[in-house]
Amino acid sequence: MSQSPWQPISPEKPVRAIREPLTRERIVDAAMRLLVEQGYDAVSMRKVAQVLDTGPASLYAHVANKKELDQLLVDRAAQDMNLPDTPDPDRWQEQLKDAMREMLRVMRANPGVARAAMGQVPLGERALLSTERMLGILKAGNLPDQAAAWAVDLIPLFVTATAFEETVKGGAATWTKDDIDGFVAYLRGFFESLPADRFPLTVALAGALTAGASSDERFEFGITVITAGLASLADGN
Amino acid sequence: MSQSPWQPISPEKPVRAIREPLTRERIVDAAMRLLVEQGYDAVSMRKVAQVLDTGPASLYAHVANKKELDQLLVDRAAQDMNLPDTPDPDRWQEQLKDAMREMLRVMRANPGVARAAMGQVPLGERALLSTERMLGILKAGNLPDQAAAWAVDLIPLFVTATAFEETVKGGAATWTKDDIDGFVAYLRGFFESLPADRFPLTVALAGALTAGASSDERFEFGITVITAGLASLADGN
DNA sequence: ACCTGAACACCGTTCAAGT
DNA sequence: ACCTGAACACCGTTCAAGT
Repeated sequence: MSQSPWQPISPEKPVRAIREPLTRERIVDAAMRLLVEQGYDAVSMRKVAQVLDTGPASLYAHVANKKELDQLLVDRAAQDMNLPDTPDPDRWQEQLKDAMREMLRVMRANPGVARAAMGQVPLGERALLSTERMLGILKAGNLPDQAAAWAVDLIPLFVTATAFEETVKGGAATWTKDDIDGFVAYLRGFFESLPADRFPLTVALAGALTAGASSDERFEFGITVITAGLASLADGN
Repeated sequence: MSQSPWQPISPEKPVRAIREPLTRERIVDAAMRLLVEQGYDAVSMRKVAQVLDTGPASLYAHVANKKELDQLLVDRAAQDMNLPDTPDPDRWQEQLKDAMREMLRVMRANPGVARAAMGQVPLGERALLSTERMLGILKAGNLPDQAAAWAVDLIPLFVTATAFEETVKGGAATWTKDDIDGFVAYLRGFFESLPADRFPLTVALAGALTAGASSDERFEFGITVITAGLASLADGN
């Protein structure tokens, strides 16, 4: 069944036009681009497939389902996280706070990752490395094993929820500082206008309740509370 | 243009069969039933409409959109929350912990509410009352105004994220204790099998990392850390 | 082995038309 | 004023058929 010998070599195949084969990596690349540029809701199997110039069904040869794709995206983002690998017992609290700030920074740089991370145990290699580093800091702080273990659950929970809230409020579009200020002013007015007999504290604290929305003060408050709370659990305290 | 007098009174109108008019309340009732029985993903405008024996478009006369319906659901759940209205300076920390336990209880009793609550400012009347009560406890603990205000942001963030994680892991179906134990055993084995040179702490703490999944120990840890952290910010501390 | 088209069973929202 | 059917522009996933 060999071909006839005078069959001409096919001339100048349009090599560049041949489709690169799909791979897990190309799929995650495309999904990540969508995630960063258009937010979590833009990452659908269909849109990812479209970016790769194919149909949604083709993705399922490389990725089990949407949830697995979400996990891959979270792990891809974890790659960018730069956590200290030399814990210092003398300044573990500052290191822990820096680690939380770094987590938030990465989640902000990749809007949508927070939503993808919510409610999944991060088992990717990069994510596990972050956990390992965090455990190092906590053990440097003399936390008991069990406290350190639960803390590496609590900390990402807090940071992820913070980042998720931010992106939900923004949606895909990004609010300008003026938009936020406008909303804050509205909210403050709303609190102040509540019946003072039933909501005395809400009315009195209207200013405080709406403060720090456009800065990191709220987040800083959170990491201060958590760090102080953890420190109170350290051995020999 | 009056009707002719001998027009007979329409005999025995099938009164019971006349459709009750749609109202906000009926819509929320139906949505709440779906939410509790089938989880957050079952609450679609279409399914709610179907339960009410109409089409999805009919709902939009009473509810602005899906997001507003979510807010209404959260407020309906807040109704069930029983928070102390007489703050006691001597045991404010215990009251605060009880309040968090109560919040989690209600969210567990209404699976899906946590997902609906994520990332929205709770502005319903019932939800605002919970905030007011929480502020009362925190002020009884001598927290500065700003700390109390940010704390009533941090606390629901933590409780909601905890409840959300639980329901995500379960999905609509509920895991049995055996299912959880099986998953925990798998996870523990996974951590123990990691390369000990790169993940020494993760391997060593595999047991601690997977402990307390089927009980409230993790949540109790979280409320202990947050309460202790807040206490450290109290005036005259 | 990998990829594809087409289908299945869904979404939220809008709008002209009816009562 | 309220409700409706039908449409628009989407989802995730499956599966038989192709290469």
